[in-house]
Amino acid sequence: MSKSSELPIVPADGCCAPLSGPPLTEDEAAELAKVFKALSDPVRLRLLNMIASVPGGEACVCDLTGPFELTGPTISHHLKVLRQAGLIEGERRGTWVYYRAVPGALTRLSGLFALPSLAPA
Amino acid sequence: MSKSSELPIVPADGCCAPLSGPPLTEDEAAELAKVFKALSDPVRLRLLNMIASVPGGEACVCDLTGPFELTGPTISHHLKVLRQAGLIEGERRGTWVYYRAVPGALTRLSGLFALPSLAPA
DNA sequence: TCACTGCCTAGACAGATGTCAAATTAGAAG
DNA sequence: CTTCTAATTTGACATCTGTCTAGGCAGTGA
Repeated sequence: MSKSSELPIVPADGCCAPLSGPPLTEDEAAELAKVFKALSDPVRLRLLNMIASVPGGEACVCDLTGPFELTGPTISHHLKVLRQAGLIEGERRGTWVYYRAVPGALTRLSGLFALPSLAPA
Repeated sequence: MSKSSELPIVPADGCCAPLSGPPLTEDEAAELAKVFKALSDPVRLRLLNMIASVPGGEACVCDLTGPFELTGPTISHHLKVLRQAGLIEGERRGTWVYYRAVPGALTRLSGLFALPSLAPA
């Protein structure tokens, strides 16, 4: 779980070049697109929402499968996509696997939609 | 252009149920997913970025085709997707068609990524 | 009217994506 | 060791998506 090959993604450190701001390079656009692609499925959005809104900050996979009329493998697939996008991370404890949101990932995305007129050049 | 059938999308007025906040309904998730799907392509991200960052706020399609190694119809297709997602709107003036970003759409998305700990309940 | 240009639509096609059933791995408990 | 449960991986399948070529519509200007 959480192999080192799953991290790239979210604009990275510097981040915060808003969409309305300076021109996006081809590479930046490609990387950003991966994150939005991960968010472009209703099931994944609800999964992320469930994980991010759980009181303790952690959700067990066993609790994430029930609310959907989908098989286990399908949920597992969606969780993997979110994980590979750097939006969530998972940890196995005993029999169960728990996921939590990567806080930096969400806040970084927030900056993308700022308007140039509201942000000091 | 800009037929009335192209608007739905972005969470709408109330908006601002952050991803980390209250549970997303199935319908909300589906509608949000459409917007993210529109943003999930590198070409569309760069198109939106180009349109949103142009000084006058408007970009001519004729200026959007050059930077890509893609045919006109393909650019046209991507612009249509962005338009149907409510992110941009287009207007024909004489020979040329101009697109501009829908400002409310971008700012609305910004609120989705707020963290619960940072937002007053 | 005719020709030319800018943009869009229609149709086709390869490749990506969401889903499931079956098989596999990891840990818990007899 | 064996068995049971939780979660993932694999492989297959139908559908969706990005791209192109060909063709159509709108506006300009001779």
